[in-house]
Amino acid sequence: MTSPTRKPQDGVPAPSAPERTAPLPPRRRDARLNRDRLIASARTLLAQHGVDASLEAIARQAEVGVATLYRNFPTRDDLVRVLYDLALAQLHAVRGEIEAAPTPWEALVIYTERVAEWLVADPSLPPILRRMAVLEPSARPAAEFDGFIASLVARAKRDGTLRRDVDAVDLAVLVTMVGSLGGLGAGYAGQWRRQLSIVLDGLRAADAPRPRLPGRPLNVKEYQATVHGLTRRAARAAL
Amino acid sequence: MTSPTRKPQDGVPAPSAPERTAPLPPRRRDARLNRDRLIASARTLLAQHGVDASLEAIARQAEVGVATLYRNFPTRDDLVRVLYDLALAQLHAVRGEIEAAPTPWEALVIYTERVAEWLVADPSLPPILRRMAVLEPSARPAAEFDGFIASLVARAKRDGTLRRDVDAVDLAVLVTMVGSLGGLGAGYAGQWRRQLSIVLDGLRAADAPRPRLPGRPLNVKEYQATVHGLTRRAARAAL
DNA sequence: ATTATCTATAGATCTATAGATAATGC
DNA sequence: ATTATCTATAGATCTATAGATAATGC
Repeated sequence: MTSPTRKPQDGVPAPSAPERTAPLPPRRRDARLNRDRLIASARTLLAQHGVDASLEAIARQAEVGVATLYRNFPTRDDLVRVLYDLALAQLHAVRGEIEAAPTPWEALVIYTERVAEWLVADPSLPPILRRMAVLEPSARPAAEFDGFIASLVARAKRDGTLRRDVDAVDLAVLVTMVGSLGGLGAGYAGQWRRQLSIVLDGLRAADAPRPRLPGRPLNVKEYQATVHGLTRRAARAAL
Repeated sequence: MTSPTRKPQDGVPAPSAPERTAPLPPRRRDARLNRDRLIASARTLLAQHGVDASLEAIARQAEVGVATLYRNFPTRDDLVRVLYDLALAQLHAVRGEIEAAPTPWEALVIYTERVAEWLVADPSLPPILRRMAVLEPSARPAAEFDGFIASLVARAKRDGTLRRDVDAVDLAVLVTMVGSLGGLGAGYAGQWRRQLSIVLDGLRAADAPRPRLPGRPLNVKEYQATVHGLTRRAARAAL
């Protein structure tokens, strides 16, 4: 069961699970290209159809034979894991930014902004995260931030910028919520900064001053366009 | 085109589209039962697998032959439309409640609460609404509230309870956002009142007093359970 | 020489319908 | 008698793999 056939030099940093058969970066140029195309198509189709998206369709859109997909990702879940790991690597980069913030409150703002942005930017994430929660219950995307955020929350409460009746989990839920705007169509996705700002004002201590809201609300026509799920491009044109 | 074969007494309130061939309530007892079972199964499976859920699987779970499904809903889109209309009828009932509210602010609170609750309660709604946006771009679930809410927003700004830099569309987006918690697993869904309350505090004029947040935040263990997508039952047990 | 790709294919599942059989309401 | 259900089935699409063919790197 412990893949005794694996060659020793396969010891590439196993991203999240300890015993994962990490698909090594393929050595051949064409292989690497195909892999990238497959990943891109997978993102598109998972976003559209959820985790059950047809693997054949993914290969087709990547202009690659199905067998190539199976060679790269023997199982649907392998594909999901790889997409998860790639996304997680992106999120990881945020940590430094948070630590660089001058005040606890600003650190929390950056945390919520970056995580929300991360979610909004990739509508394939919600299905991927849901599936990963099943595959690997112990892994949670923002787990590496947990302790850190908890301490920021405590400090922000102490210095009177964060209201005292919320905690780190509320923040996590709110961020997830804002991030879900990405899945609701392009127009919604464009609104996330504004909505996050309103949420942050709800989290701020009552006597702390509010900054100006970013952006402007959609007008009814734009909202129509949004709800009707136009492409990102069309939505921008409407704006 | 105007379905001349329809009998006159079929004049059931055509829910959203004017010219819809409304599937009449079937007359035979077993037929009605089967239809209800199909609708229930459809809700479950659409929530799980999205609009592309297998029709055969829906029939199977309803313990009914596929042909029965096709008889009731000749097309997948017919099924979606019916589910949409049923959901919309539920939402419709909210109107009276909003109108009965003593102040504009309280009316807005009821509006957001009820719509969010409506969304959270039925995780099949997001896929259904997305699909309907494609099928019938002119139909929007909360369209009937538009004018009404706009006037509430204006009045609430005037009396100093709602911040002046937001508008009705912001409210709609925020509500949709909170409602999306239903699709994120049972634990999240249980948090929506609390999160909505925080959002409302962000919408309130800065000098208006804040009420106490409802509920309490999840602790880390519960949050874990939530993220791992346990059943509603298990999540409650964890609480 | 090695590594990866593609084509072809078996078996499963899905959509959609035709035709035979069963249940209901008048 | 009417209305609805079920079984069976054709054709499409999907998953997963075997085996023949092509592209790369040393």
